[in-house]
Amino acid sequence: MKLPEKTVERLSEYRRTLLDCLNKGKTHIYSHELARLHNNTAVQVRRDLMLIGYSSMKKKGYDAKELIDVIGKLIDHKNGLNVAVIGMGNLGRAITTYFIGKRPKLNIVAAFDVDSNKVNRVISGINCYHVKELKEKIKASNISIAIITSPPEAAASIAETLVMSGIKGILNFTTTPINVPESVFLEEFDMITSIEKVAYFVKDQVKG
Amino acid sequence: MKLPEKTVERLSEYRRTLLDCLNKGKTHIYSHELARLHNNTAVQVRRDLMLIGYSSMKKKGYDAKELIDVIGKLIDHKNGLNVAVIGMGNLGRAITTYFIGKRPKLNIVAAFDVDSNKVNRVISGINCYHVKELKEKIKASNISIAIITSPPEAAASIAETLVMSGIKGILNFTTTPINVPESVFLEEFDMITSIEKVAYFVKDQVKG
DNA sequence: AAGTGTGAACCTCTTCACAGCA
DNA sequence: TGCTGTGAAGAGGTTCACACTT
Repeated sequence: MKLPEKTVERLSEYRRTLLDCLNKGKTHIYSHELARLHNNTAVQVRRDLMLIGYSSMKKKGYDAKELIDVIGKLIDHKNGLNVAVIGMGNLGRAITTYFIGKRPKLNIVAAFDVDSNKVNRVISGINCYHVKELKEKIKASNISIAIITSPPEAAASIAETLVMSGIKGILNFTTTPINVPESVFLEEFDMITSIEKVAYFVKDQVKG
Repeated sequence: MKLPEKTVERLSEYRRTLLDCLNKGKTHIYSHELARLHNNTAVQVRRDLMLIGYSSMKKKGYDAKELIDVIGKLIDHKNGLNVAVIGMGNLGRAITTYFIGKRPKLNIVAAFDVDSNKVNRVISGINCYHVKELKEKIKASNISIAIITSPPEAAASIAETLVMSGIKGILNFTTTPINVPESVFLEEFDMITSIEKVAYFVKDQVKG
């Protein structure tokens, strides 16, 4: 099955909300409740669930436990996937700390940096290696996904190494856009752009 | 003029590339060059520039300096906009550090936290206040945009305070979705979702 | 020949409108 | 009545195809 990007994003978010619900002892949830918690519409929620072929018992809302399982079967990799974080500055540490233990099927198994104060230490709970060991470690530890949180100048060469090492997916938090072959899934997030975007649409409101 | 969201994002990115070009002494750039640097197509670049009504002198490529100005007139606020960062953990510090001095028309003028080791200190170059002073400072310093980098549990109440204080735009980096009235422009970025999205599309490739 | 500008087709995503079910 | 599931319409975004300029 080929799910739309936006639906995959929302499913990931729904799942966390559903886990929260279960923790609070709430076993069923209506589409409009889920919608309200995610700033979207009940129709959107139902459409997403329709796309994954999940169906409720009509009047009672969706069964949280069941739905969590269905989403997991779709978006998790069966035996999990290994992740590396490259660049253990504030951003790399923030992501690592946020992430650890949150998603059982995605394990951050290595960190990389060039700073000798970090290399061969444990940073934010993860073993940190020198960037020159990237290729070797990616192969040895079967790492599929890399998160680039290095200084922007380093991003291009890191990306090149990652591709040569057979990485499958890259999440680039750097302000430098990178180039990868078709076969590598690339997601880029540019903070400066996000802030400028907010500024633009704010300005717009000020005017109108 | 009402530009599409995606175009605004790309313009922000083009502008930084153009500044780089100028620094390297390159005064003109073709649509296909800009496209290659941004992983998109020449048509897309030309379409974006068409939307902002900018036109080259045909055969020579686009004038970097001119284009930077045109983009600036469209996406910058004339007298600049003030920004606050709420939560000075790793993520807040990362964003602040990345950002300082990069965009002359967007100034981070205050940081907020609850940790007494941070409050009333200068963190990453920014004055840090206690979150309980949020409302007061937002009004006093004419802050239009807030970046939430607090722990997820705190996001909802921070958002509420921000709205009450008359904030115009919010960038939420927390994994908790927040709710704001129509009049506030909200942009959310969820790291866990981004990583899960990459994992999903990687998995897809492994299968297919 | 090698670039730009753009109408129209296309694809993706969201919303409307409504039938069906408990 | 109050919810779910879904065809069809609509909005937003990208790409095609081609005329135009130097």
